[in-house]
Amino acid sequence: MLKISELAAQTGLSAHTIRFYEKHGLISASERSEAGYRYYSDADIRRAEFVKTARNIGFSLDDIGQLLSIRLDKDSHSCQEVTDITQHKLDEVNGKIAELKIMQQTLQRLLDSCGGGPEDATHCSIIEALEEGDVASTVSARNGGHS
Amino acid sequence: MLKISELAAQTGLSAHTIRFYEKHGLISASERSEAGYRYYSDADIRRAEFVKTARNIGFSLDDIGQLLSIRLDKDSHSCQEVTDITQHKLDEVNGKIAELKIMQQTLQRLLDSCGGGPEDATHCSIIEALEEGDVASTVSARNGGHS
DNA sequence: TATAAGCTTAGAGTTGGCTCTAAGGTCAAT
DNA sequence: ATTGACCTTAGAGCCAACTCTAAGCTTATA
Repeated sequence: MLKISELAAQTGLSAHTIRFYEKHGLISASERSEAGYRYYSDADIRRAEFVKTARNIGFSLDDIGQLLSIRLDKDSHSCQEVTDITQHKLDEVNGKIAELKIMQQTLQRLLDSCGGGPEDATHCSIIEALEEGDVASTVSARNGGHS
Repeated sequence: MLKISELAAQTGLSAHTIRFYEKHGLISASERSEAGYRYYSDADIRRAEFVKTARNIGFSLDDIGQLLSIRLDKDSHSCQEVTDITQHKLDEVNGKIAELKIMQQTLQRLLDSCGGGPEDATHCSIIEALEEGDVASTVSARNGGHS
């Protein structure tokens, strides 16, 4: 049985974050001392590490919630539910990469067009491009936003 | 002279967003009617379009503030200041792309390992990988976070 | 026994960029 | 003169995932 700070040390999550995850149903302490101190069992620890791993990969807390409930009752969930969550996340990641690549290209093009020397910005081609608005490929962004 | 809704129509920004940008010093109306209505001159419109263009590329509002002050007084700013801002943004974008590519690879590897069929999740290799924690390449993320 | 480290809670604050609301004033058209 | 569309403001709310604070209790060590 670990205390919260010990679980924090093991998982690399902060005690604050562990409590935060508990509030969101991701992690819980299967026991409490009389004084209310959280005590984490081996199963709790494994769950916390699952959460940490999933978080590292980039799953949202919401995704992780779903993955955890599948993990808790594997028999009544299909493999496909898991791949759906994963595929959905992959799509999201691919979408973001695509957006960022457009930004990358635009920024690189701007930099290529401009020496960046110590001369004043009167004829700076970057400023000019921004003024002309001719920076081409605007981010298509189905979600409208820049992360 | 355009009213705010007209500027909104021209730029594709909402009137709310234009006021928000004004509050943050990016856009302003060089005139106001007696009743306080904003009226935008040609110069104001060009400035608003500059902001919109820079925003589309992915510059933060803070970056745009800097770019605008360079634009306002080109003589006393060097070209290099502009490339510095641009390069910094490019570095940031490249960093995010690198993070996302790691996620992408991990997610793809997970998907490849799992058929995703209708069978139950008892032996789901994705869940197993998350339980083992052996998902390899954790995002290095200098900033610690996923966008 | 006293002190410090560690635990508890509810709830507020952070980030960035909006987005919206409420309550009211203005203006153009009928 | 009245309707309805538009404008004004300050300020609240939203998103995700933390991060921190305050005030108070507990536990381990000296």
